Amino acid sequence: MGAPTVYDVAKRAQVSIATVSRVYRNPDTVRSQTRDRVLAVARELGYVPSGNARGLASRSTGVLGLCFPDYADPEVEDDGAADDPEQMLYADEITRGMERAARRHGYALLIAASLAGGPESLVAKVAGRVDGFAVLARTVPTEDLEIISRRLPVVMIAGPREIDHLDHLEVANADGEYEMATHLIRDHGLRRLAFLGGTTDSPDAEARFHGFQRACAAAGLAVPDEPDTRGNFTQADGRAATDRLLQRVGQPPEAMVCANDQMALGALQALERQGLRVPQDVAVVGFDGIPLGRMVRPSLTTVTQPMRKLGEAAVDLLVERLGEPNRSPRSMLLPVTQTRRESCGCPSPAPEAGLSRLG
Amino acid sequence: MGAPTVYDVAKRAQVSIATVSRVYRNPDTVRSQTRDRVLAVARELGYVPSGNARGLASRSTGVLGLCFPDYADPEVEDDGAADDPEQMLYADEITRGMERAARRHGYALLIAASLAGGPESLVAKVAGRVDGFAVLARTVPTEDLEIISRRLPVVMIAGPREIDHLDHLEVANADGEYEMATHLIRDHGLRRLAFLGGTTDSPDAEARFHGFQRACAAAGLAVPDEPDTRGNFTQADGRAATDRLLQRVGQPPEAMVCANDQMALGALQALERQGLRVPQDVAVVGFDGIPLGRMVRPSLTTVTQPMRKLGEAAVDLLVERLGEPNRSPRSMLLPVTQTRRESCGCPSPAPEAGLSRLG
DNA sequence: CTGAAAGCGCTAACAT
DNA sequence: ATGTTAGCGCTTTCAG
Repeated sequence: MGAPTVYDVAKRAQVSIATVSRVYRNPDTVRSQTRDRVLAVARELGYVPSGNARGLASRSTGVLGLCFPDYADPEVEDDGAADDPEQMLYADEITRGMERAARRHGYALLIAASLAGGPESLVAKVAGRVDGFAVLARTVPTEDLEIISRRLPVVMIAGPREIDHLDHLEVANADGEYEMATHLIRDHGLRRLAFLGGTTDSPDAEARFHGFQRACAAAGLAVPDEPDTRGNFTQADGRAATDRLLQRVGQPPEAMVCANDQMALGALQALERQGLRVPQDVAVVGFDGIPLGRMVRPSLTTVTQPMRKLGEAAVDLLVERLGEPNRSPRSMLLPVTQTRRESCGCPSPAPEAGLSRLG
Repeated sequence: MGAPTVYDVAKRAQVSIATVSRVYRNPDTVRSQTRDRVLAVARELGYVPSGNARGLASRSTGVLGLCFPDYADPEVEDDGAADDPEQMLYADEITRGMERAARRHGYALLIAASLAGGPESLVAKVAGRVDGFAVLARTVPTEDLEIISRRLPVVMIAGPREIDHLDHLEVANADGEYEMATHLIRDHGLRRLAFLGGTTDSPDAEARFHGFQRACAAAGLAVPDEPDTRGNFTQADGRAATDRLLQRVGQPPEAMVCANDQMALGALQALERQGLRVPQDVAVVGFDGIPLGRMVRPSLTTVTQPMRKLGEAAVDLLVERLGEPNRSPRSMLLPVTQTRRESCGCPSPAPEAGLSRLG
């Protein structure tokens, strides 16, 4: 009881398999009478063309891929908030942007997030099934990427230009953090700033720290060599890192600049638990612009990335390169915006959404 | 300059293609010495297994699919809010739930939204590349589904049980709307309610209307045969339908019960433009629970669907059936919740998110 | 406009 | 442990 194939349809419709194929690929090259007969038989038999066979024979799939790391905060998954749309994070927004853009270009999107187990399998899984794909930084070992990108268009999102012949997309991490830190120093008059960094293998987090350093230097403050503390980007890490920081001797900082929003949220929690008020005692700022940041109290001041646009740009680059495989590698830097809310000491912003914005 | 294949690797590593294949599928069945040699050659050559060939030969892909209609409100896409996460709609939440669940089960997710052009191609595209897939109601012609589902596990989300041998998922539309309408009537003392319906081909919208009718009946009010006006689910439709309603002779209704949130948002705009205050002059309620509903002013009272759970349940059903192909079709009804905000006349709720909820 | 035939790259028995 | 041999279902010249 295997699924019907071109052969079954061909036989039943009294034509060759080539004709069946044509009916689906170039309907116009088949006499309409023949075509109708084939189509009729096809539905009668429940024939569905095999995408795999098609891809194999034609060397193209009409599918674009996206690989991203398993960013999910475990604690977020487990509690009752699992159904809260506000939890949506970085990768989801990029997915969304890519899906939209892919659709416009007539492509479907294959999404794969790495999970415990070989990352090898992750890329292989995707790479073998798409015409090209995007990778979020730190998802795939550079070496694997190096190999695969020799065979397939790959665009690297939000990482360093690890491989120089890849198309590459990034946001203005350093400049964005520079501007944010400068805001804290100049507009709020803060001087003792602490930086809650990410892991050293994250180029984005490092770039943000560099921006922070530059701001300190520009303001004539001491320039730290290293972040005051680090975490692995989750809320839990942010809490832990903040606790560690507070336990150190000396007074708490006047401001905490966090490498991403999730850790900033964790910092908010840790500070609250220590009885410190934000922003009166300590200002807190994040980076990313996740939706949850605007819902918490105090609402989170942050540097907002154009996440959706990243996804769209990735698809655009992919499609471009598919059309022109030998074009020289292209790199784009997308701008970020400053989102000033309560946690830095700025006044609570006016309602951010209202009917006026809807139409 | 074709991509290297098993043959190239086999020749260079002095083994047969079968061995190369084994190295990737069952590494343990190959002597480690041989394996290392093959792997070395593979990376040297830049070999990446073809997912298509694999799928063809093994009849399984490790990919699950999702088809949904192109719900996007055009006006939402076009304006500057394109990067606003609050715009996220129904299908996106389901996507998210499916992606998460698929990942847990070791599957990747293929997403395809219909676009102008043959829906035929949409299903074919997905169906031929996945081990099973989910379809949002009204995305794919029933006839096509009927055919495809004979060959592949399909779960239908949020539609009627159009095809009785399909696994099927829906939410408590009628009960949810019944409860909402009853709230308006009993708790707010409203009596002249108008229903802004969807298109007649949407079973969800119709079910909601039935729930509305039941509430009217239960309260001893006149029971309408038909929605007072209808729209095609977008904000623009909601505005237009509301304008039409208001232009009709007679006084405006005391409440507008809308078949979905987007139209309710449109209704809010139309009422505002007519100088009517919500909820003082007219109460407005929606259905779905899209994020934007909580950001608008007045915030939207609505019946919230467990969208993410729908996605997860879809994957679970798919995986179950993949494991047990002949299991009898299963149908699940997911509960909805009442979300009372300002637009029905309830007091503005306490801040919905705070640190307390985060850990 | 239609048919014949040669693959596309891999997996899966079945041998050895 | 490894090799041989068939396909998997379709696209694609090349003929006719």
